[in-house]
Amino acid sequence: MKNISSIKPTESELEILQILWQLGKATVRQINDELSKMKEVGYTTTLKLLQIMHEKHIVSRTEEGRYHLYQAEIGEEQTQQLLLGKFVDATFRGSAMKLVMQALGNQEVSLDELDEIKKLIAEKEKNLGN
Amino acid sequence: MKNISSIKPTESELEILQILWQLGKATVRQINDELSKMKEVGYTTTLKLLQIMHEKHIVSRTEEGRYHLYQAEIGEEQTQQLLLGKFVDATFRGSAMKLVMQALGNQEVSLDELDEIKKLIAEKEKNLGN
DNA sequence: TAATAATTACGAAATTTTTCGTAATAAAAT
DNA sequence: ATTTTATTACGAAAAATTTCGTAATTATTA
Repeated sequence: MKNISSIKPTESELEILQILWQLGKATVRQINDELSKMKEVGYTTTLKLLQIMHEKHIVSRTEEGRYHLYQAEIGEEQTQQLLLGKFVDATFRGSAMKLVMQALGNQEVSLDELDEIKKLIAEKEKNLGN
Repeated sequence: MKNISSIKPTESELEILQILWQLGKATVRQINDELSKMKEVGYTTTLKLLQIMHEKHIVSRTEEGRYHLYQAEIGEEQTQQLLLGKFVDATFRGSAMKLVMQALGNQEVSLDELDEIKKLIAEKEKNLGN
């Protein structure tokens, strides 16, 4: 993956990336099995997707005897960061603030997690308000 | 818009929605002008998009003399909320917490905004920790 | 070794999204 | 009234995404 900022996995590709980020390396069969837990999907469909992702250099592949082992070529955090930025722009007109407010207001967040967020905010304030 | 949870505007549709949320009612010409500030786009392209969105009941339309006035049929907050949920699922495997952390950590957020978030957290804690 | 099973390669169909050309219509201007 | 201009309708091409059928290849096993 050369041009990091040009990452734009499709939804299906992102599903596969999620699996790869969790499994590390995996065969088409393994990936397809995981995918099948979520939705009906043919083996060759998954295979094709992986081949396309390989072309795009989103995943790498090593031959292990008869199998191909696939592996994510782009990092989870890195990708999330990038997609987050685009999402904020597209959906919240660039206001990360609004997104955070809505996420805190309406999505499931626990007390412990709120504590963590408070810590992060304290950090941020220290840096911003030097 | 009947089935609210089936909302899934495409990226281009979302761009138009953003404009409509800001303008209220607008003609194709106005919308296309706004759109043109961001990217090159033909008048008929915008028109077609609006017609498709009209079919999908994402926007409504009233004839005003010779013109058609288009208007968003789905609310901004409502739509953001829905897209946010899907985005959290797809990109952060359902963890709104992780998303908030990343947004706070890496997106642009001001001191004032952090204050607002702190208030929101205090509110949340009151509710959660009754 | 022949038959069976599993994997990858290839190609293409089906669907969705994006874009635009052209025609029809209505208004405005000369 | 005729020409010019602006708008909408229609259709379809182009591009991207998703899905799958079939063939080729390799391994297993009977």
